[in-house]
Amino acid sequence: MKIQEIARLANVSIATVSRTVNRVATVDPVLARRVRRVIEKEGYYPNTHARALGSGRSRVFGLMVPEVSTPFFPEVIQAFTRLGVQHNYEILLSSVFRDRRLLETAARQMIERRVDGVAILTFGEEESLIDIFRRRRVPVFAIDADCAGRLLKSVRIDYEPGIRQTVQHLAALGHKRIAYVGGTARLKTALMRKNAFQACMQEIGLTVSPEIIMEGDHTMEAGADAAMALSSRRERPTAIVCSNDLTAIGVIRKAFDLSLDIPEDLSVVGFDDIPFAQHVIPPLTTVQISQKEIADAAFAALLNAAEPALDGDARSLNSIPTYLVVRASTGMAPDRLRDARRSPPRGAYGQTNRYI
Amino acid sequence: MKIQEIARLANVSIATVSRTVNRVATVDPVLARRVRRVIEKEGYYPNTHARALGSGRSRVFGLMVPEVSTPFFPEVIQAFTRLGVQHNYEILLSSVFRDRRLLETAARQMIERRVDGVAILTFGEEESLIDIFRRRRVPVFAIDADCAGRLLKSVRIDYEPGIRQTVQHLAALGHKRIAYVGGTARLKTALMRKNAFQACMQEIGLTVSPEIIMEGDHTMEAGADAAMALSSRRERPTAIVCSNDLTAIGVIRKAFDLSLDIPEDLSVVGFDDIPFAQHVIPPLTTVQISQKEIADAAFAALLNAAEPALDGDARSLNSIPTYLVVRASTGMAPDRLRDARRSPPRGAYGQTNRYI
DNA sequence: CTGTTAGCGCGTTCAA
DNA sequence: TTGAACGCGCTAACAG
Repeated sequence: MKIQEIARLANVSIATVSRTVNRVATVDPVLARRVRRVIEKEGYYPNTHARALGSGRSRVFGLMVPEVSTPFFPEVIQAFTRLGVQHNYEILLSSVFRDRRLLETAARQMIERRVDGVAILTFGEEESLIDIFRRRRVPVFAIDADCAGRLLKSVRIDYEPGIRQTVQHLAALGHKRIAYVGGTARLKTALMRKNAFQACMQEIGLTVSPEIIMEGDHTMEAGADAAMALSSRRERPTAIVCSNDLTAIGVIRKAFDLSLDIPEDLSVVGFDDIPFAQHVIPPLTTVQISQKEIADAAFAALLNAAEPALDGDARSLNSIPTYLVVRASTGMAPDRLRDARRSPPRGAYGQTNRYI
Repeated sequence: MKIQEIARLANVSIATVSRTVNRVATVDPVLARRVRRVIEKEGYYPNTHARALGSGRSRVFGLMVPEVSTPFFPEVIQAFTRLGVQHNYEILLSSVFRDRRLLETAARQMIERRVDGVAILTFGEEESLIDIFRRRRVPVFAIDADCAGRLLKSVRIDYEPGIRQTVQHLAALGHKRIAYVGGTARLKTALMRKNAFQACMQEIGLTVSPEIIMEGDHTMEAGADAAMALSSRRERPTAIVCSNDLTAIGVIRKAFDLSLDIPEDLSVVGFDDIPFAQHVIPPLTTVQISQKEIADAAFAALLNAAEPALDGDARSLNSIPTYLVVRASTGMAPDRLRDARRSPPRGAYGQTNRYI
């Protein structure tokens, strides 16, 4: 079933059918209705490839993530895809990670598909990709990209608010020795989180001894290892801030093995707020980055690039904030707790999240 | 940069360029090398849409899942996509769930893109979708589909082995009162799991009182609710088998709140083996369905339909088995435990999984 | 083995 | 407002 048949059956030209399908306003309503009738009746599905070829626009956006199965990314994909449906764009998904060859294959795929834009959310290795696309004049969206031009849109993620809230939340609970378990220093975002942590500690006059700043790799194993190491420090920290949730969960698990009670003996804070964070025992206090806001920003940027007519580059925010979500893995520092009348009943975790 | 330019620069016809790109064997190696040189130098990326239009094949497979952010599906997507890369297919992803309109939009998108096949992994609402695609002669893969024809490939998931292992594992540990928390009866797969459970219990002469067969909805909340309800039964069950992992995790959490020790007071078994299952405290004993095997089966079926030449429909298995993975959420029944010399040390969970 | 040519199905001029 | 005709970039016959 092609456009020709519809035209013949509706007694109009293919141009009219095309206009009807594309909702061009200047089509005679009577003809339009007749055409739509036939389309409905015959079950006509316009061929996307022919459309793309004729119009020069594919109505496909690329989305590159490091791994679809790492928590956090599925949410982004979901939100991004949903926006795609709303605006009639398809999403070409690629998961690229570390492997330079796969990475280029993915980029090639996007370009051969003539995507109208690409969102690169790989958090760390986008540099070389951006170049490839720039050469082909494909609009790109990337997190925390250094420069921005007509073809490269970006937003900063503002780690400080969430981390400041974290540090001050812990300080208010009486914690002084606060450890930090970061990600690998190769990752720009991991570095930014760590710097923000150190800055926020200094702001309120807390010192951060280097011996309780650990470098992990954002896995649960790394969290467990770090917890083990930290537990044998002369002056054991009373709180551990982690640069992602998996690390924090690893810390919690190891603490359990070491018979440390959380939060009575040790407070733990994560980062990302993956869906599982609220179901860990105890529910994890963590810094939230809205996956939805990231997806929104990315999609809006690409849409703007693809259809500049719409609203002339307006309403593009340029930084995404972070927030602390207080759950049950943080509590008063042990010494302060001893002074308190009695400890809160175990297992009485509230269902709702508190934001400060 | 189009094929014409490459042809001109390499001093050959566009047909030769096309053949070179498509690795047709009969091209003079000298010419081929010359062409490849130019392609490389000019950075030529063949236009996928034009290719699809000319050849009548899109090299795109559709993949429909209920929700990308539910654990289990990301793994399937990952595996499926990886196979796509290997065989030079792109994946058009759609998450469809409950909403009839979105569902049809998704199907329309697939058809308009002229996908060479669709894998429908929605576990429950594929019926109407299958029809739409059959009409358009699009090959479809679906789990547990009733009939199969040339256009509809399918595999059964064999729930019984895993559930039989579960039941016998628990029986061997001395459990007699074994409860079951299933999913909604609307879901065919949930029903199949429940039936398998009841059959396997009867096999070994254990009775299943209806009052400890609960119906949930595959969420953590449902698990918690069921655990609460079961804990107040006159004769409390000593083990709970759940029809998915989230439910099991909900049970565990509620048990924690109720100060029930797992596995000393209560054994819990899940289903699916989502990645998080091994990181729950205690690590969850669960029935595993290999996400990879599902993805493999789906992809192989679609590939066979799209390129029948390859190996003539061979090596297509028609059932995917399930296995019990024993971790730390199951243990001896309480009465038997009392007889034992001493309980195993808390927190000494092994890192490796045991399969029976 | 190579080149010529006719579509693939639709968007988009340009006249009418 | 409508229609005829051309072109998008490539594949696939077929002829050489």
